Amino acid sequence: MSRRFRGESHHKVDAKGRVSIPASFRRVIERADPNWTDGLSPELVIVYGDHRRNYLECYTMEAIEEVDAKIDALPRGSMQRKMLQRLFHGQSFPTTIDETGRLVLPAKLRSKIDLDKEAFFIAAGDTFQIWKTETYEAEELARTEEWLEELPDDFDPLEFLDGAPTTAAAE
Amino acid sequence: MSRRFRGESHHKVDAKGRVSIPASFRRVIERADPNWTDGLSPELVIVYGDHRRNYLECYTMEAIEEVDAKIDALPRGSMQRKMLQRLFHGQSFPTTIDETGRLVLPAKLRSKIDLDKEAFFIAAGDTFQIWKTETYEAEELARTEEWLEELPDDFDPLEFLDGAPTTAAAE
DNA sequence: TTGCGTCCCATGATCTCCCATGGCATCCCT
DNA sequence: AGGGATGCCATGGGAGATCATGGGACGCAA
Repeated sequence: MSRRFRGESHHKVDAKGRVSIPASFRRVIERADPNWTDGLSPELVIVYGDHRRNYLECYTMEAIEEVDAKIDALPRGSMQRKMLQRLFHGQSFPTTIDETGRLVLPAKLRSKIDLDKEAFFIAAGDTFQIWKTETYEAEELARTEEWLEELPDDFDPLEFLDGAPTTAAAE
Repeated sequence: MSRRFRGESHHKVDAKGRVSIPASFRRVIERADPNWTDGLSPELVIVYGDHRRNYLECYTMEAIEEVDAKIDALPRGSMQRKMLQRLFHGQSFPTTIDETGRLVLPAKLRSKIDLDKEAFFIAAGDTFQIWKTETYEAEELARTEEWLEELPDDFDPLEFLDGAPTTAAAE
């Protein structure tokens, strides 16, 4: 089975900040958590970023460890390292998925992306994102549309597939 | 179950210099203290450095022992060794976390970073930092903003992860 | 005796944990 | 093919634990 997330869906957020994780995402999170065995609560890390970011990015343990390793490899004291530490170590929140398949978004995270009743989940390779439904529709979809319109009418995004300056693919 | 700190938060500092440590940080500190067992007060070391540093860097026992070992490996009498000894042995303060999860910052440390009402905690790999909230926002964030502005508009700091050979690398 | 640091106790707010339900597939038995 | 039985999934609720914070009392030192 896959190590990547796939799909999108909507879920209720209750007053306590609990949200169901799409069931298929759970399988991926479990497999990508080195400490996980059947019965345990799988872990993951939510990176929320600074004020400019209005969604939550969720990393599996494997994915976040890969990021940590890259950060460790940067020179101590460099600005890059500091920035990335702030983002991935500071502006992040480690958590687990409970037995009923939910995770709890603390008040701070909810208010950061202005989440109240409904959350939108969308896969993004080896991470997935959580949006306030309205934000996603209003901002993200609009932005994509806009960008697509600048391209020729007959343009097919598939063309990108072969043009990408590939970064070392890790599997 | 991580050995790394993750997250950031604000905490009140009372007139006695007491501050709550973020609960998740406590778990890491406990685990990284070889002498700790349930019920005991976990130990840690606060490195405050010289007058140029305006925040406190907190080390777990494990982390500080690692540093000590590296210092011991340097040639006796070398300038490097002397400097590091001064910083890590001299300009540091060993302490413990009390049963309610707080640590007490002595007046000397508070005044060094000009801390009064509120402290900002931020994770940085296997250590975490304590800032005066205003200092962090005014200095650290401002510096980052400034630095980011020199980069192309559409630049994503994530590109650093792959070791982008940017020109303005080390500081 | 005026700070400063330590210890004990207290409280509201937020989290966790445990338990519960209805819906929708799937599987199997007859 | 009907009709449970089974199991996962999405969601809800309550009670107790943990967290952040505040205050009083006491001792020590300058």
